[in-house]
Amino acid sequence: MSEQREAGEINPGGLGYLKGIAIDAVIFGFHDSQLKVLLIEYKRTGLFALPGGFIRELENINDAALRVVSERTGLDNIFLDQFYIFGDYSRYQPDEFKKIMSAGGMAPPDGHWLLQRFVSVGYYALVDFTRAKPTPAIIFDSCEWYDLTNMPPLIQDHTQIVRKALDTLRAHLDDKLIGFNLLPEEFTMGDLQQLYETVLDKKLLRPAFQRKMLSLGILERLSKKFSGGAHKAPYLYRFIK
Amino acid sequence: MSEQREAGEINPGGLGYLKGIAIDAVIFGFHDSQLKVLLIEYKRTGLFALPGGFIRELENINDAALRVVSERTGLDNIFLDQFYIFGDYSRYQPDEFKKIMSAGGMAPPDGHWLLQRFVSVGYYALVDFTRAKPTPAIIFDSCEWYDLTNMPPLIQDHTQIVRKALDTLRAHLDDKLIGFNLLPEEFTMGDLQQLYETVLDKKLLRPAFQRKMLSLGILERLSKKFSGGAHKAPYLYRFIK
DNA sequence: TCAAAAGTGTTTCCCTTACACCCATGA
DNA sequence: TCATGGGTGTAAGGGAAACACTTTTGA
Repeated sequence: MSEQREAGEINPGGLGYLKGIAIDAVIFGFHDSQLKVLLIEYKRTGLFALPGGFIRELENINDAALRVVSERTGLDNIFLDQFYIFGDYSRYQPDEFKKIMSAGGMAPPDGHWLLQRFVSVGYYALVDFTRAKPTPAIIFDSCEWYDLTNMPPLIQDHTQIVRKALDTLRAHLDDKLIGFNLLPEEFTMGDLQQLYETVLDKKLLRPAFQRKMLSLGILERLSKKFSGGAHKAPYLYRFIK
Repeated sequence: MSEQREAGEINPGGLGYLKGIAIDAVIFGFHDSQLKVLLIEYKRTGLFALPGGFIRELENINDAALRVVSERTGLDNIFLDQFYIFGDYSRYQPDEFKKIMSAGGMAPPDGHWLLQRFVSVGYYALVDFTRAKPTPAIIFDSCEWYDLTNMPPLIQDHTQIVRKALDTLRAHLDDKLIGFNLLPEEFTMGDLQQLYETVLDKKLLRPAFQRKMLSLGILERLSKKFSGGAHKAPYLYRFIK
């Protein structure tokens, strides 16, 4: 909910946004054999959270999610999927938000719309780490990549949201062939295998992996990549269609 | 949204319920080799819809969904799963609801909470047709089973919601082993195969199906079932754990 | 010429498919 | 004893797992 102050400042009554519904986005990236998650930090509070936002009154919620991810990464044409709606009453912890808002210079009255109960629609996005430009919503906040295995504690139930997003990613990786969205345009088979091994958290056999991927008929073989390493140069591949 | 008048009558301002969020439930049953869906009809309007409801202010949304399904079927211990949230702006068609409310004897003012934009959380439920007791929310409405292949037109985007629920059921049938929830406690292998064939809409080979199911180790073989038919009596099975 | 990593060949194994066959039941 | 559907046996086919092997690269 990185936009909460922004939305709050623009229209303190929450005008223009649907009330009671928020979007939380788990934005995955892949770099140095590590899965990364984009997190925002509310400065002066030490609180970390998933990027998020609200839905405009005339906006489709899927478009709102695209907008949120786009604003935080500077990218469009993003792979994005809804995976769960988090609606337990126990999520409702207004004190945490009061703290965030106070640190931002607002002294919200108790009935403020942002202090009401919210339901969150969880989306996960897969982006090309090399092209994403993490961008905070406002000047005092930060927006940065964190290793999935080394995240700070997050507000509310955001840690569980990340967990569930990862479960969904794992389940869909094979049968929806979405992993390519985490890689640059061109990549080696080794890159792809490392990605799979990282996401699934298990070693794969190279010959089997290569054959399986090639047999899918969705990879185009390009030129070779000479990395300078003392070994055979791997082919570069591109995802087709 | 079978409860809208109920909720509206109890508290015209929508007090006690979260605003802007509804639950729609696709309740599947299986009978006579047909997949059935539970639909409600708003009498005096000829409008059909999915059973639905709202979320109480202190209630988890998953519990609200359980409550809705429980109220319409008379069952508890129901298999229920969230599958999508429908949040396009184009869903917002207040005229249809005005008509429903007017037919129910209410003349809602334009700003009425039920005439605002709503986002729907879609759940699908799998119930034992033989035990379910379809129960309308209020006296003028009906609540009945319809063949999936022979449904009346539904309000709003409810037909697409059913479609997406069916897609989800198909995708999960094999890998989550949830089909048993559609059958009575005891069933024959033929019953189970018919269920699979109906849901997946394709013929399966009996030997392969039987071996696959038995190899899962989740079926307990009981006594034989003498149906009176002039053929070998099939075994009854029960789903274990 | 050597080590490191990429890529291919080949065998084995297992699960699914396909079909043949036997079994029990009531008319 | 016959038709009907239930259940098992068995052989063929296809894909994954495991491992051996060849190839290319820079030191």
